[in-house]
Amino acid sequence: MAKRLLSFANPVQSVNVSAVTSPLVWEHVQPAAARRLLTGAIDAFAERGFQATTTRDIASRAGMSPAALYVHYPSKERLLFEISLYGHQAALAVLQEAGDRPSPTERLRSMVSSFTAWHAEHHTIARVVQYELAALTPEHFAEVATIRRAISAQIEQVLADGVRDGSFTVEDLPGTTLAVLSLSIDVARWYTPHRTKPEALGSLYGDLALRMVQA
Amino acid sequence: MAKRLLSFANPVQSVNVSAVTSPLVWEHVQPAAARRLLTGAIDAFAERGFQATTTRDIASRAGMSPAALYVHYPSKERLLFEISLYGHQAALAVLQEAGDRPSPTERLRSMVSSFTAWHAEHHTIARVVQYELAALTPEHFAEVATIRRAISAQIEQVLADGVRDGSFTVEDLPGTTLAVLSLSIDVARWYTPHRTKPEALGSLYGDLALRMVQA
DNA sequence: GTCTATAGAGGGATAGAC
DNA sequence: GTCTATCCCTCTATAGAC
Repeated sequence: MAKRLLSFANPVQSVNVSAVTSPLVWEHVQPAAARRLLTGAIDAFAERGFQATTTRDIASRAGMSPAALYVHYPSKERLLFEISLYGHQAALAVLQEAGDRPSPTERLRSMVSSFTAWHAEHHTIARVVQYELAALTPEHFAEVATIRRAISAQIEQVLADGVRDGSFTVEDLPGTTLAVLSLSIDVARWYTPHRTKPEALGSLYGDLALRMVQA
Repeated sequence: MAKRLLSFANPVQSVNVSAVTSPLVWEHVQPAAARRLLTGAIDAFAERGFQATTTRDIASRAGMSPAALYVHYPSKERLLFEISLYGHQAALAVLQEAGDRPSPTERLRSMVSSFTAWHAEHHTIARVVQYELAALTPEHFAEVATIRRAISAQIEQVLADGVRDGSFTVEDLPGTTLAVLSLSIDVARWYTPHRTKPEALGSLYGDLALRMVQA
């Protein structure tokens, strides 16, 4: 019997972060010790959630004592905020780059495809971005909420453009915007690297989004 | 300026459980004190997550001292398990009842519509069901995972039936199954009662699912 | 900038009275 | 079956040496 794929049907209880967050993407975080703490925190938060993660766990993933953490970050919450802020910014940037197409049809396909692939490729960061908002301070939350509004506006705009030029048939614009976003966002909940390649998933979801607007 | 609706764009940091979980649905939980603890725990877990919820919080929502909790439940995790198990059973039952239609097209519409409306109507329980799996013991997790496989199988089956009789055009059956499930499940993440009625949301999502399979 | 040691607070669960 | 009191543990964060 073939090994069953992980999915909604066969969920993992704690996310398998066998592919530990690559430090290469985070070269702008200096010094290296701060970067090791950050990537360790991403993996830990994605695996267990913010509340269940201890500073000891983060520090030990970075090969340090718990106290060393506080040289680089003033609190556990601050570590979460820096991950969440950077993650939100990266997700918005992906959407904006993909939105550089003339026709609404190709623009929507490209945006959903890239946004979905990003959630799969960076599923650890994406989990923190999408599911750990409640652990942020009100001030930090307000800051990422601004970026979330910009992300939502990107999708709503391309749908509105498509409706206006007759490419799309959409009866409920805000509702359909949320549904399209849900498709990509929920990937962060269930995705594991062993299932599908991010690009293939993005391609499928791009097609599905076009069907949803009857392109 | 109109009050902005809550959504992905305007997320709430902690879920507004202004409509506290109705005790009416839980009459089978006896005695009443056990039921008050259970509904209090649902609200607390949905609002803050399992890890951030204290037994003192649950007990005080039920109007009791922390110690009284242990007369009715042996641990905080056991409370989570009973909520999660009942919630999974209820979600599966909704799907099965809605699947009582001859044609794949009407069956898929009905299933997605009901499953979505359930996630909206019971968004507090649904949040616990969908987002607190990691806090279950391995044994308890295995038990709810069985139900999750049955839920997934229900959707996959109706899609397969529609493909076979020519009603649907689906290129990637497991991928599309996951996408359809994602649509409904993600509702538990963002839904608040002030936005849309569960039935209206279900109706929209039923239509969107049919478009996704090109019915 | 990293360590060991620990302060200070809070949480899960239990003891024992009523 | 509920209470008050509390044990015992773990956690975040700090102190101070090197």
